[in-house]
Amino acid sequence: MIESHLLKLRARFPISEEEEAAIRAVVTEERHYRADKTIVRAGEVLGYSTLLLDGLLSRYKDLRDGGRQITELHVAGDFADMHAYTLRHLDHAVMTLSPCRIGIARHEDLRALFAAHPRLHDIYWFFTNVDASIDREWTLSLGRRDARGRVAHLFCELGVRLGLVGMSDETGYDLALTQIDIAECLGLTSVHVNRVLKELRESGIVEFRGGRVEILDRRALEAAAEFDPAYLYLTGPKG
Amino acid sequence: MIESHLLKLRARFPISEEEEAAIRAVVTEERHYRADKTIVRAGEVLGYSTLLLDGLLSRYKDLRDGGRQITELHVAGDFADMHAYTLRHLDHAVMTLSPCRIGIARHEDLRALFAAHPRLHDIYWFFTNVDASIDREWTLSLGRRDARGRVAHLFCELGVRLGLVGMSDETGYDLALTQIDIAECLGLTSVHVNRVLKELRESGIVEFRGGRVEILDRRALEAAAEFDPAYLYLTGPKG
DNA sequence: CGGCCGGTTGAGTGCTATCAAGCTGCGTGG
DNA sequence: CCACGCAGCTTGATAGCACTCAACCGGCCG
Repeated sequence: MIESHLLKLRARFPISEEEEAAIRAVVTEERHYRADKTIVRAGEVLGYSTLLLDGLLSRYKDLRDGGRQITELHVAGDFADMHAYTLRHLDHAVMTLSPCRIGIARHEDLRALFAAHPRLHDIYWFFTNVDASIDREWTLSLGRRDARGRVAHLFCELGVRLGLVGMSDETGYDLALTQIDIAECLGLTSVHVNRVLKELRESGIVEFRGGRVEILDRRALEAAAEFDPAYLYLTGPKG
Repeated sequence: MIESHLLKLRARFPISEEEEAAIRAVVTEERHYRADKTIVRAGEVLGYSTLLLDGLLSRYKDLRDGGRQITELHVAGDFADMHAYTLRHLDHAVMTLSPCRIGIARHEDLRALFAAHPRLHDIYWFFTNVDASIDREWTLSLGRRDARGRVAHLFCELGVRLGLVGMSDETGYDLALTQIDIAECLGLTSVHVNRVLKELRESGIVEFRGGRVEILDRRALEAAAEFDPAYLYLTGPKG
């Protein structure tokens, strides 16, 4: 059930069988949600964190005029809101973008886990710091990359992150996003996203259609994005 | 020496005298830097984290074309890179924007601190999560606020954060930023920042001149920013 | 006194938004 | 089985916010 999560952990840290068992024991419940459902509201006091087992989740914030910004996407294996363990309530909401399977880890159980396994305490801290790093990279995109670079960068990032859990390969990956979702990630309008996708497709760089990203020219894609995966900390703190 | 930091901690959590002593013992060295000096380079392996005692620090990332994005500002009392404790090296650089006094906390000493005081382990995790929350709010600004809203929001945020350590009041605060720095925070050019500052000044909302922010009409400023300080988690996890 | 950094202002450009219309695919209900 | 409705995609025309280029100013420092 939490295989993706273990893949993600082990991409950076060795995890012993005992630790694995302890982690498995913390995820006590599985829930299923349909697409486009807000599963955590901003400000709501939380007694648990949610581990995404399958599907696509977003963190988002709204402005009064209806503007919405997605601040991070989560793929299978990610804790969407481990930071709620220390923050208690969130400054953002969490919603499904596709049908999702979600595991629940109660904070009291996490507390016991960290007390028994101090190393896991630092490891989960590490992963919230990687989330923050991803956020910084998005800040860079929104502040300094043009629309083409932002789209290209998003496709690069998701390719790597999905690859960690075995859900992408050299040719591409499935991605259950609408053009509207992409616009909300990148601080653009869906109309403009549409035009950029068209241009990337016609340039033979990348094609996004029918919920699938086909990478036609990886080198050109990464160049357009100025992509450097260092910010994903793929090698763990020792690398 | 770390009074600002203790103010910041105690704004959210009660800290016992014993904990305070343990924290003081971890900050083993004080360094002084002039303005505009990069004190941590991206990718450099770090054995310590830096506590800003006085001055203004920025985290920033560069693109090849010379574009620079500041992803967060740090004021007195902030750990600028506590996340290096788990990440070991950073995806961004850290530079001074004004002359700075900095305290050094070695990671081995932090490790011992957290082992002896598990509560502080979670508290420092909490603060890296607040940093991430600030980053999300910046992402929202860059993605969905116009230039006027971004400038107004930055001034609101810094007013609150400096207020926590006694460095701002109702009328305003000192802020050693250039218009270029502000532009690098907000994903704008300095020319456009200049025009927006002029407009805010002439509207009687806020005046930024000579390294000082004078808040002329707080209500209008917060309205322009659509500012809600909830994302700063001022009340701690219990509030 | 000269150089330089930061700030200011003007003119013109361009990237992205806005507004609008039509298309496509799919689920639903008659 | 087909009509309908709706969400998402596509494309065109127009508008505007912020950028670029450029010139000049003022203060500070060597």
